[in-house]
Amino acid sequence: MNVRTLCLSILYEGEATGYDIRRLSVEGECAYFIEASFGSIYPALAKLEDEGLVTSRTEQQSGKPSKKVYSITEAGRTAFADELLAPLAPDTLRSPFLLFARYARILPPELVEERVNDYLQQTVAAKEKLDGVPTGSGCHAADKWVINYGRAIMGVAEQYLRTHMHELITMARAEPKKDAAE
Amino acid sequence: MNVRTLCLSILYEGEATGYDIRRLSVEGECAYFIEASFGSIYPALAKLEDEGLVTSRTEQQSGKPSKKVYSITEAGRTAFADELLAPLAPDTLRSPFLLFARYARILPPELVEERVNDYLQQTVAAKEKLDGVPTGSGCHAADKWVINYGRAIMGVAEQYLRTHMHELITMARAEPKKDAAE
DNA sequence: GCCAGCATATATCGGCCCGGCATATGCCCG
DNA sequence: CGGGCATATGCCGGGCCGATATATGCTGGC
Repeated sequence: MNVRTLCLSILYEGEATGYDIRRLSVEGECAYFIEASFGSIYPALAKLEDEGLVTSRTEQQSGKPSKKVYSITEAGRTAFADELLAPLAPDTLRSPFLLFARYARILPPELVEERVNDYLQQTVAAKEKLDGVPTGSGCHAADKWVINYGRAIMGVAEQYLRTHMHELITMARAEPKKDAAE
Repeated sequence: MNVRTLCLSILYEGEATGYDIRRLSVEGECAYFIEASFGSIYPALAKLEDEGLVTSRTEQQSGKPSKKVYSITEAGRTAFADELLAPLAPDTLRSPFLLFARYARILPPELVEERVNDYLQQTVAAKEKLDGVPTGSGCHAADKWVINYGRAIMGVAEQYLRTHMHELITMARAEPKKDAAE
């Protein structure tokens, strides 16, 4: 599930520029399970155009720099559908916070408290972003299904953090510094 | 939270070879939130040794190839503790399955059913692996906290999939092929 | 009994991807 | 009027993954 496929999936729903694709991948309704950066989106789009899976037209804009609007071709739709038929790669989660949490015993309680609070805030913010997605118009039924899955996950994450964060804070070392050398 | 830090975190708990680190990262108690491959572990260890954060000794073995056992140094412990003090990068989730799910409408129901069943199996297996972790001896209190967080998440994921998987299957197209061209 | 496959163990390489930077420009706010 | 921000494209260094190479003994199926 590479950036190439992500671009095709977004263009499958309609025209977009590279910038749009980045924005949708970071702020859009699938932002919580897949992301991509400019450094991979632009080369991916160029390659897709070479292969004839997308086409582009340059649109002049007053003031703003002119933009390159990409559209998916018939071949692109077929290629995307074919990629969905291929076996799925397993999900991957990367959580710097959970690595941090495992070492609470060698960290000052104030820091653990700050980090776990930040993490709770992020979780709540992510959940609220999903709650705020309009479930009408350009949103397919499966999109709602995926969003509700995310809501369910964020919900328990929030609940677990609220009820158990104090346990983690009490695991932090009260002594300054020394334990790290044990 | 790079491979370098992952290596330090594992060596913080005791000696290990590059192979051990790989195994612990894939099968160990933190496998569900961070992983690394040989291609990044071995270069990372070599660099850490250059910098004096770890040391190694070569251990001859009858039959098996001789192994290089790494140990963390005092400087390594300090460097690891310092890295934990730095601001945390946000969690990232990458889910090919959820991208697949969004396009149920252009996929055959049998395929959607198969994929969602596989995904449920994987979720259940991941949860059972966490349930099977021995919560005694070499396992710190914070490790249990992290594992219970994972259990809570996997639990709702399983529940959501069981109660809502049929909705997703009914969203799949009954017609063979054509909708992809719409 | 023999061979395939697997587990152990280290290491490299191509290629994907991210984050930061450069470039360009007009708008808004202080 | 100047700094920062939003729009927009694109490159580059470096990090990381997956595949592959190399070596070897054990185990299970035929």
